[in-house]
Amino acid sequence: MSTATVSRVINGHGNVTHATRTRILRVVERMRYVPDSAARSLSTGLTNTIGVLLPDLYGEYFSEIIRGIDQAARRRGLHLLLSGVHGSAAEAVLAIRALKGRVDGLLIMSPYADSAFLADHFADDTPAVLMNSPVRGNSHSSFCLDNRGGARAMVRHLAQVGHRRIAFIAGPQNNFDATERLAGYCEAIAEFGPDLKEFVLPGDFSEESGYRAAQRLLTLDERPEAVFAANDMTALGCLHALNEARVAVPGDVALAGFDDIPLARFVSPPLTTVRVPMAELGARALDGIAAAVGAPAATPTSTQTVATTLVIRASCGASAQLRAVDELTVSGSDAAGN
Amino acid sequence: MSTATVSRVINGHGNVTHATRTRILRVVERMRYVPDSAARSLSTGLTNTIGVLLPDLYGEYFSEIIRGIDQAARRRGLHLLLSGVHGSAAEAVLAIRALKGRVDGLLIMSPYADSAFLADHFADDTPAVLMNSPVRGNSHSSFCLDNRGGARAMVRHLAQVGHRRIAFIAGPQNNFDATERLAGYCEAIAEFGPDLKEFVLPGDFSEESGYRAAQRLLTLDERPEAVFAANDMTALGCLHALNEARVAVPGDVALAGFDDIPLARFVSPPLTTVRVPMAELGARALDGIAAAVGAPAATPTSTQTVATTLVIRASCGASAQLRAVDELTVSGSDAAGN
DNA sequence: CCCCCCGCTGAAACCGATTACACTGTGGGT
DNA sequence: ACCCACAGTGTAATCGGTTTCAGCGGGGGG
Repeated sequence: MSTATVSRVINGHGNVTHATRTRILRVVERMRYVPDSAARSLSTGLTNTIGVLLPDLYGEYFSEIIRGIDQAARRRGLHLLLSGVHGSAAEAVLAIRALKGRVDGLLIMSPYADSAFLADHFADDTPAVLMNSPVRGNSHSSFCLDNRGGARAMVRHLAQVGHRRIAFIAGPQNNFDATERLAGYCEAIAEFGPDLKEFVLPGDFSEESGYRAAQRLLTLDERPEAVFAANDMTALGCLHALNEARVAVPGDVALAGFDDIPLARFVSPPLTTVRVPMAELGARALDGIAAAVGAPAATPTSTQTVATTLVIRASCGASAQLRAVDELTVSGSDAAGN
Repeated sequence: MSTATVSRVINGHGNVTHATRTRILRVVERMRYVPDSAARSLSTGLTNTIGVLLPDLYGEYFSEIIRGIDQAARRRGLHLLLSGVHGSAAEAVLAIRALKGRVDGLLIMSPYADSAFLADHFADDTPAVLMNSPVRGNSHSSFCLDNRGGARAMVRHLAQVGHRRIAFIAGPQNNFDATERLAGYCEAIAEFGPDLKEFVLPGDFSEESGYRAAQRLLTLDERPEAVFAANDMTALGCLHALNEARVAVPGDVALAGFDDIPLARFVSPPLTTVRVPMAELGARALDGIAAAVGAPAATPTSTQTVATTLVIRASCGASAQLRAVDELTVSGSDAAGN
């Protein structure tokens, strides 16, 4: 048997007698022959692998993205080459370079890697799709969470419940999610005209920063009626400080977060927040890059948005009727500890 | 310039004039030349990639493993090919086969993939290291959490605090962590002679199963003084049920979990538990496979144990003195195996 | 002055697959 | 009976690197 015939059998290209096919398959089985992917990649130019670049691999947020990507990839028979890029833009360039010949396409989430950046550094033919990244330049498709819409919805909800002085604890300044959430907050405040006023405190997504922001709020003459934190961990830090100061939530101050981390429904009071479907974002982004790999030219670049959902629990002071009934809460005597 | 010289420059093999080297480097820079990894792999037989097979990619547990693996891999300049294997042993075989030629080594965590299984299905020369898997056969190294030691330490602690009737809520029967934890519980109970008695309730690591187990405990004539759940989520379900029944924790019943998930310190009372250093497990396993890849023959197969740590908080009823301001941690592991 | 050795470079084999193309043999049409 | 079309198989080029080995030129020692 020649290598050509074996190759045809293995790849199911026709023109092989049934007899020889079975004979070859039997030998393949007996020898435990497995074709070498590297050689196959070299000759076909296909790797059936998607490179995934994330700024970090830690925590619920990325774990969920990876899960979504993995499920979608498995559905398509694609492999995943995973890489965390913690450092600078230079490191990102190196990381992407190192993937040349290893992957058919790239799924990128990084503060540095906007479309213009990619176009600058890679005359490459490797298609790429961005996740949750600023869109500058239009040579790449991108999928983003609707952070802005979610933040707007939250502010509208807080206003509807009756709160007027709504403060916002921001996230890190160079973080895309954080700036979008801030923008959404500002837009919604503006919608209400002179009735509502912006009030933004600095933060960095950490529990610690929420704690400090709350302490600062408590020193103000005119306390806000509601505090909207850029993410749940910040909101929890905030809650901790308010509990320590014996300020009732939501009695004295309403509180809201963003992300709907598992902790959110466990604290007391359960936290009103915005759910971000990270797994869906990952899955849709992978579908996007798979499509681009399949038909490089035919795929127009686009920016798609993944919807977020308002999750109303007790911490915002909405009446009980408004709140979902299926949320599990753990009754606790006092504050959640640190 | 010939391809040979370019290759020597890029790989830093000596014997190239400084003049030609700089000339080549300049051209490389200008053309944005990046060597094709597939071709390089084919000719060198090295991919600089480790395949990682996990039973699932969801949640804190795996997210931490991946983080540890990634950090260690980055340190060594290795890439990660990630794959979730949800299904049967057959699926695992397919997944491993598909990695032939793509990876230099395998990092495997799967209930099916013990060493004997691997030896059966792969006459392969690809080295592999197992994580948290039953060790049958000795052709592969493996790294395991000291689940057993952690469980023993917890039971000893509960006994030391004064509890005598200590119940255990088990995990899924086919889960390696779960069976090890159960074994540790039983061993520790046996240590205390007739003083303590085993009492095991079924569970499956879910919050729900903890809730049901607690409800069942409450119907007993002689309630346990302490409940040790096979993981934290189960303990939380348990706590929920106890709260509903107005049973004080730790006043009426002490409670302990396993894993030290982030939630554990947020609930009320904060949960006494066993911390499992998943990231460290991942990192050490990657170091192990990297060593095996580097020196295939020289690496003896071994089974190493990663220590777990007792984290004493309020839910177990330990006196305040025993607990630190933040939290007291006690080493809960025996020496690493051979 | 000749020769040898050594340092640098290039030509070509090789890794293990895919695939275009050549070849062989059979059956059917005229 | 002859030829052609076509299905089945094999040969060899190719992918893009690495690496062995040969060639070439220059400098130093005899």
